[in-house]
Amino acid sequence: MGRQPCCDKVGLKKGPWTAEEDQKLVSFLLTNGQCCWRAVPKLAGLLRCGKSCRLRWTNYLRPDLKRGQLSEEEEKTVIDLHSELGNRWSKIASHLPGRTDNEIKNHWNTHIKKKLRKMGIDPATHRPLQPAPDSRTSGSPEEEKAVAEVTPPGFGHEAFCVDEVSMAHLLDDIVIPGDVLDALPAADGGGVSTAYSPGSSSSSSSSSYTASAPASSGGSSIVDGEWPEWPQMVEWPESTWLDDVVTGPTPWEFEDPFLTYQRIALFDHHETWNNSRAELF
DNA sequence: AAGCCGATCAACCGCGGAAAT
DNA sequence: GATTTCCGCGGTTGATCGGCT
Repeated sequence: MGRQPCCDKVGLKKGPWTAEEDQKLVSFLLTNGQCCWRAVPKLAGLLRCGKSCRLRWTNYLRPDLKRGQLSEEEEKTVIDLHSELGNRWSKIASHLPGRTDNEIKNHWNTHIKKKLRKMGIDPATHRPLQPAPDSRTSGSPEEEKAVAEVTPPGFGHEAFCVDEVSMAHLLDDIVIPGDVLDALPAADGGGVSTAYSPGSSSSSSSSSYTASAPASSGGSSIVDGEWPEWPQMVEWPESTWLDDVVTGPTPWEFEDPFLTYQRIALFDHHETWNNSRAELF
């Protein structure tokens, strides 16, 4: 024997709430407070499921709700929290007084996602969109399609073209093999820290994303769409990738075009990134 | 004016964990 | 401990609206 069902589900009204229903629910809850949602519709004289009442109250009728568009500050908070928490909308909403999880989720899906994609950032991972939506992406077909929509033609690894590097490749995402890292002159390499090596991870929030190693690993060089096994990943401190990026000529040679591509993205597009970031926030 | 299409958002659905019996 | 329901959450749907042709 368990609990009683929350409602009969027979003869219950569905769909948009009327002003009269809203008024009944509000006056009941303001008079009696929130207690047991199962009892609310009956006591308030509503032909609604308790669940529906709870949703209507928490998402629309609660007096402490803010209405209207999210401010830029709120939007920034949502993006930051989403990068840490993922799609845990209620947790995100708990950091934004007066905002509901539903509201934030809708805003994310309709506004922020687009903004980030426009900036070349994958909204699901907060990483730069992958240059080639082939074996290097593990997203759904829909996600891949979305990536393809914002990926310029010839942007893939095979059709590498430095002129078309977008600001998709942000500096916290540069992946550098250990041997290349070792070749970095000490002066130029200042500020670069090793944040990831296979089997270990740092505790910073962003590292959970930088630590996502290439899906397939094997040899030490790229073979027909396969990722090599990267010995190390490098995390660039925020101060470095926002303000102190080195813009001089690269002191090392690149044999792999994708690495070259990443390097060029690093050195040539830092300013674009800063501009886009300034536009967004 | 009518039809189409994309954007927006309120509301519903289904699931999982917690709690009651 | 097993069963059943509640509650909260995230994903999805569908009604509505505005812009465009």
